Amino acid sequence: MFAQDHNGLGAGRPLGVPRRTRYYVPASPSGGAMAELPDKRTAFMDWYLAVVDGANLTDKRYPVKGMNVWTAYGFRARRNLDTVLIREIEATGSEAVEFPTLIPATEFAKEKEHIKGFDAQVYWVTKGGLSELDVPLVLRPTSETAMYPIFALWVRSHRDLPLNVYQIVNTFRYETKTTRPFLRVREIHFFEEHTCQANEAHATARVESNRGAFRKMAEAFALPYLPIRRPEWDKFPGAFYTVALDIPVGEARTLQIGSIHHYRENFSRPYGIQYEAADGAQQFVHQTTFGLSERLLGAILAVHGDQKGAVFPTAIAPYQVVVVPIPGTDAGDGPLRAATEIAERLRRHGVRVHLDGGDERPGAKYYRWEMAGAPLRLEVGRREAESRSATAADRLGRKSKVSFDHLEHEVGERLAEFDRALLERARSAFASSFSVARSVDQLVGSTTVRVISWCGSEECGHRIETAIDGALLGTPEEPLPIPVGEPGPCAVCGTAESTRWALAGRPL
RNA sequence: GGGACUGUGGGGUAGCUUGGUCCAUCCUUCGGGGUUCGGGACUCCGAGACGCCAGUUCAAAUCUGGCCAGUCCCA
Repeated sequence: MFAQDHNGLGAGRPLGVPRRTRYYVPASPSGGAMAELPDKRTAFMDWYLAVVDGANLTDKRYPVKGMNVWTAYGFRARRNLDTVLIREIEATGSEAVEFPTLIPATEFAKEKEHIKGFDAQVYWVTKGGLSELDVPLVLRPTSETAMYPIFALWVRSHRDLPLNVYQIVNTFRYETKTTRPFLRVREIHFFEEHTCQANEAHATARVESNRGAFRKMAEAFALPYLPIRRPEWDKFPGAFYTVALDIPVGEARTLQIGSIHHYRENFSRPYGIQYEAADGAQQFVHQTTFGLSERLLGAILAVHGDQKGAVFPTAIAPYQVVVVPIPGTDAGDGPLRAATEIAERLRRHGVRVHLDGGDERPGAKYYRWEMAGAPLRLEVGRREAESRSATAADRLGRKSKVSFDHLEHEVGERLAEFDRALLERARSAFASSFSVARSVDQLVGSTTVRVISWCGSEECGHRIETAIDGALLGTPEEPLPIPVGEPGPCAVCGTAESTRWALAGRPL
């Protein structure tokens, strides 16, 4: 499994990497990397699927709809994503826990709204071996109903509060619509924080804290987004209110990449989660949740990718730096030696680096790693080996030299600069993804997410949804990326009272 | 839930209308050899498929029925 070396030079296992390149670098199972990508703008979904395939992030051939295999390369990306989530949520005082996958039907049924929202899409376990189960079990679609009976035991006194815990587990939803890798799957790699707070104000504060944590996560992903308060009819089943984290993708399409919910006492009452307050009174806790998934990975691909393939921010990139030696007949073993040296030094420095010593031609490797989204490529040929400086090419196409003498420092700078430029590019695309609609007519055929003045009534909301053939996403919780001024009268009914800006788009 | 369409090597396809010329075409992929290596190399050898079951027929990738899987549209 492990290489002595790639080319009969050197000794040992320079990077501890498998010898057979294709097991872990993005050689698409379908050979998709060779094909021209569909146009991202006009054929977004075709493009997206081709990129996922070309970068070899999952293997879609698993014989269950909506359940894909994480490849070694894709798993690295996922793990890096999780690392960011864990770092930021734990910074806000949350502890990792893990609850079981199966939930008794009796517990699942306790909160009416919640059930109604989920029972059409749960998987049931009805048999144990050969016998029918007395109480059927639900494969968790989310974990409220698994956790809350236990929270009721954990929370006794105000001294037990707040209870802030999260878990990263797989959840299951029987999707009937077309499934798509990362964006809509039936086995979801799910991050969920659940908290219990002493009162509504503390729960509201926890929602704010989650928003702060997500701001930092999104920074690591170089993802501009907008927190949006969902309308009543579109909030999470059982929630008091829902703040969704949305991004625009493609033309007028939107993607919910996360959500934060305030439950008030909606779950603590049916599940009996109460505590004795300092004054001796029994109180129900106020709860919050914060959910994210591998959709984030899909969002990163959707937002940053281009006509050459995936583009990963350095925090997520399976390999931040790829070193490509350029052999050549007259070059001897100099290039490979030099490439090995710098790869090893970067690895020791904590950089995720891959030495691509395969016997493809250098050009083929460039295309492959561009498709795979590696932020920085270091080329080492005879010239570089002799001058002890590598040619650096970042995934945005910028080339420079890095000297071996200051390798770690200069590579660090290039990576940081890459993230900055990536964020800037994403921000400018983000800003141009919104525009104001002055009337319902202006929603039709929109190529951007629409900002529209709304009175807040459900009736007007549905009129807006019909016009855009999509959803009223809700009201933004942060300033919009475009200047909009004050909202005018409701674009539907014309009332001037208590109007606010709302966003309308077509969820992917 | 209703309707339409589609299933051919690991991936993408040709062949299907009009059954035989198909032990199935081409590209890619995969294994091996040689020459190569500064932006997708070339060459030689080799491997790999008709979704499943039944039927019609001298003969089925091709026609019929059922099943399974998938895609799209409507509710």
